[in-house]
This record gives sequence, structure tokens and C-alpha cells, in this order.
Amino acid sequence: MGKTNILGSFEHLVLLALVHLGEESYGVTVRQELEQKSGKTISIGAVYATLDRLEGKNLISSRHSGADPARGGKPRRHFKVLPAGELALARSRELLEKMWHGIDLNKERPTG
Amino acid sequence: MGKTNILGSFEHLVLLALVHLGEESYGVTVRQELEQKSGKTISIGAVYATLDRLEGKNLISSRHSGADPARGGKPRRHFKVLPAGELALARSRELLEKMWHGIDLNKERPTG
DNA sequence: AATCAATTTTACTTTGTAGAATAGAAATGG
DNA sequence: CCATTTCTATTCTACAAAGTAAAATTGATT
Repeated sequence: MGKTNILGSFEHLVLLALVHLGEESYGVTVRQELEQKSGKTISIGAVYATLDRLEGKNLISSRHSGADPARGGKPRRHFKVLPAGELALARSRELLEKMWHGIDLNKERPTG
Repeated sequence: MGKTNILGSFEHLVLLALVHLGEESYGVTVRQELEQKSGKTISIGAVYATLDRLEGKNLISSRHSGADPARGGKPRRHFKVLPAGELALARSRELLEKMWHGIDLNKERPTG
């Protein structure tokens, strides 16, 4: 059998955020997306650390874009999901679906 | 917003294996289930370490049962998913579904 | 130089993982 | 009957990878 090589749970979420955001994805928007969907506070450091790791594994790539006019601040680092990243996502999803299959958590809850 | 508190990816899988196995769940069967569904090799140490951690967080409980007759080996440690564990699973699932929503990975694949 | 937006760094905790060691029960053989 | 071997299962050890928060830094703009 192959070696285990599953996406970390946060990596998974970050990757999904990137796919969702498309062109709009850079550190700050990724964090926003994550906070919105999860309702939890996400530290920006956690986001960048994970982005760096995903890039290190060649699941995503990044490039710097010149700063937009009419905006303070430094230029943004934009991210793109690579084919390997999409594959990893698809695999994670398949495995989770396989494992969830046939499971109903509300099986024996009190009725009255 | 609340603090992040997401299941680790392997914790998630182990919890799902336990739910799936019900009464039959102990270290060795959990590992089997995981290997079957994932097609990957899972070390037994990884399984127990994770079970211990889940128990430490009160997401599951364990009890020892006397050894079955007609079977070599030592008595088994059986595991049960607690309500908090089911809740954690339900939450993970919801979040993932929310994040997957609207995403189609096959968007722009070459057709010919 | 003050301000703003964004990224990087630092330091640490928690999870994930493999492999060896140990333990309990039953079977075997003298 | 007792020592030893064999099974099955669990625990221990040691380290790598992922997750996280908070502070520091950078680059552009005013």
C-alpha cells in the first residue's frame, strides 16, 4: 500500500478558499474567506505559514503583483492552485465521502 | 468570533472509522478500516496515539473487555464516540460542505 | 515621518507518524 | 504442571510536520 499523504485540515480549508477566490486570492482575502465560512478567528500568521507550506509542496504557486493605484500598502502576493493542488483536494474529498458513506449521526437520539 | 478548534485530518478519519465500526471498534479494526478505505498503510502507533488524544479531549471513551474465548492475544480496548465527538464530526462536515459549495474542480479541463 | 496595507518572522503547541518494546492469554511440549 | 513459544493487541519512544498567535518588518502613499 502507498504511504499516507493526506492534506492537513487547515491546508484543506486554505486550498478551498483559494479555489473559491480565484483571481482575488491573497493572504488577506484568504483569511477573510476562512473567517466568514467558519465563524472563527484565524490569525494571519497561520494563513501565511500554511500558504508557504502548500507552495513548498507545489500544490499552489504565488507571484507578486505591482501595488494597485489609489491604495496604501505594499504589493500583494497572489496565489494560484496548481493541478496537483486540485488533485489533492479531489482525493481528500473522495476519501471523506467514502468514510462518511452510510453514516447517520442522528441514529439514536431521544424522540420525546 | 470563537477560537479555531477544528478536528485534525487524521483525528477526523479515526472518528469516522469508530462511528462506522460501532461495537466492533478497537485499535486493530480501526486500523483495518482506515487502510481499506484509504488504500494507504497506516501505522498502528499512529492509530493509538490519535485514539488517546481523542479520549483526552473527551470526544471518545474507552473500556477494556475480557478476552474472547477461542482467541489468542490480550484483552481488547474498545472505543465509543461520545456526543461531543459526534458534534465535532457534524461541525467538520458542515464547514467542509460550506466551503466546497459551488466549487467544481473540472471547470476548465481540455476537451479534445 | 506618520500611516496604511500586507507580508514575514519568531517561538511554541499540537498532531501525525513509524517502529520497537511490552503485555496478557492461550497453546505446546517435556 | 511449568517454561516457552506464539498470538493478538496495546503502549512507549522519539521525532517530523502542521497549526497557531503575536510581534516585527516591509513598501507604498500621504
